[in-house]
Amino acid sequence: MTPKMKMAATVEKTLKGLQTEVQSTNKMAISVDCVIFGFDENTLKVLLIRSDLKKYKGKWTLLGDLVKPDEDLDAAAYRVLKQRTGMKDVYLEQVKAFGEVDRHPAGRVVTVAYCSLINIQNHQLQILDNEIHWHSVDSLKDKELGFDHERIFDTCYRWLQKRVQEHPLGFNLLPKKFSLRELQNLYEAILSKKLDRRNFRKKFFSMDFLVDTGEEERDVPHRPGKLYKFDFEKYEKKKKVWAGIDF
Amino acid sequence: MTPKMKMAATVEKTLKGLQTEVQSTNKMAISVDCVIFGFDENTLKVLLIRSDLKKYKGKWTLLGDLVKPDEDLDAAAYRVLKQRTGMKDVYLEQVKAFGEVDRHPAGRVVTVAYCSLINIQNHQLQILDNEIHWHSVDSLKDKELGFDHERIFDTCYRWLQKRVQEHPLGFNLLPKKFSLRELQNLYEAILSKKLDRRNFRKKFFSMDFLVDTGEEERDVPHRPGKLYKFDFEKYEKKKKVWAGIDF
DNA sequence: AAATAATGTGTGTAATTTACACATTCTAAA
DNA sequence: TTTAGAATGTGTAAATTACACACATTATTT
Repeated sequence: MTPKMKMAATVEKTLKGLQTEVQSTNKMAISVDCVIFGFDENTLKVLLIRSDLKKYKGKWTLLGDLVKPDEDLDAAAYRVLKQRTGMKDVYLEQVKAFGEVDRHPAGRVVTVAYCSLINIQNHQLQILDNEIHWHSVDSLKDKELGFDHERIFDTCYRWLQKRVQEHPLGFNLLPKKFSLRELQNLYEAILSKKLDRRNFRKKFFSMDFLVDTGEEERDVPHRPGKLYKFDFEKYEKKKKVWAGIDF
Repeated sequence: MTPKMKMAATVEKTLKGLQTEVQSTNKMAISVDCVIFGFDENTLKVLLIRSDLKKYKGKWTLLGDLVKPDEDLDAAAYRVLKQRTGMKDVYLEQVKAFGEVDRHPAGRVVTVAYCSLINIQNHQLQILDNEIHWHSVDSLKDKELGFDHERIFDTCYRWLQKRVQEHPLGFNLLPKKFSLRELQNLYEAILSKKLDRRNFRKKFFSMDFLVDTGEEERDVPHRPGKLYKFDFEKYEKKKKVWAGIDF
């Protein structure tokens, strides 16, 4: 046995020891992973970072981090979001926990997936790390993500598709003022299907939380559409009436 | 530097490396808590155990346990269910993770809540621990649960109310063969509202996964109703057609 | 000035949900 | 044995909601 081999063996044993110790205390690492959606150029996008972990070197992964001992689960997700995008006060909601034993190559890590919707045009948004990039959701079909992030992403995307039909989340992806066409493009991108323009319009107006700003689109090569904004207060009132099943 | 020191340094370095990826200082306990529903005497019930923890001595709490290091999250929930009720092959689904820093008095414990639906009349069911009892869901309004289990229960109950209207889960709470009246009583108990008998019947028949067993109720003090069973195969086929958003 | 392209609006039809009543079958009591 | 009671089993009309669809308007560009 060469010294090198011996050392490797010791290292191996130490790692084993660490695992045993962790076992004895029943403690494990817990992380949050954020599926951060954005909407740009009529395309639904998701923010990914290139993994620096050996096993998944170069593969794209969700933005995540370990949860700190004195940090709420939600707070950890907010922290990741803030650190990575500079944004705060944005839509963020827990989707599901993923806890397979072997989901992480470096050891036992249970992760909690969050879904976030941000407005790409918001001036707050600044992505400092140049390993982080926007990817169109469509293009993910052809990409292999690191860890089990493909499954996590799929779960969150389907969750969003369902959720967006029951609650008005979409607005979080748009600028404060938006045209109905933009809103419809967004919904078509999320649901991945064409919608009837007239029925779409009717539906949203009947929900009665779109407010006409009096302004119109500018610099569009056609008749400009009216700009609306989402009235959160009205919505909150309605929500109570709806007896919303909401967790 | 002696070989031993060198080795130690390498071990140290390896651990550091590992820590950077999975910081051992960031580890914490993870538990599962099961909200186990049953249906008996036309009442929706939930299984609770009297806490033996000092702070919550005597208070009722959900059935839960720490997740073991070599155990999947789902497996841990199944284990709790099996150990406490003797039942296997039952409906169990993750609902949400709860991770407030101070939610557990004994230290940091992140818990993942599961919802389970079991048939109280199943012969498998055996509750050995005499600290475990069924409680009607209605009566929980007047009880103070230990930990944050009130919140967890509320979340799971609302989740169930919503879920049961989108997917046929209810059958898991009933015996294999059941009358439509029993089914309706169940739904009325879960949703906590009266339903129209004719429309209820129409709706379920139109979904086309109720099978007439040819048998009838026995020992009822009135005209006996037909007994039906739920056809899982038919349902599975339908589910695909529905393009079910299901995680 | 005309062509183009998108906005803005309304109506009829189909599908679904809701409300509602009466005859039937069994049990239990007279 | 008869009768009263109570729950099962079934159909239809009204109301609401979802869907399909067409044309006039307003701005831009040629």
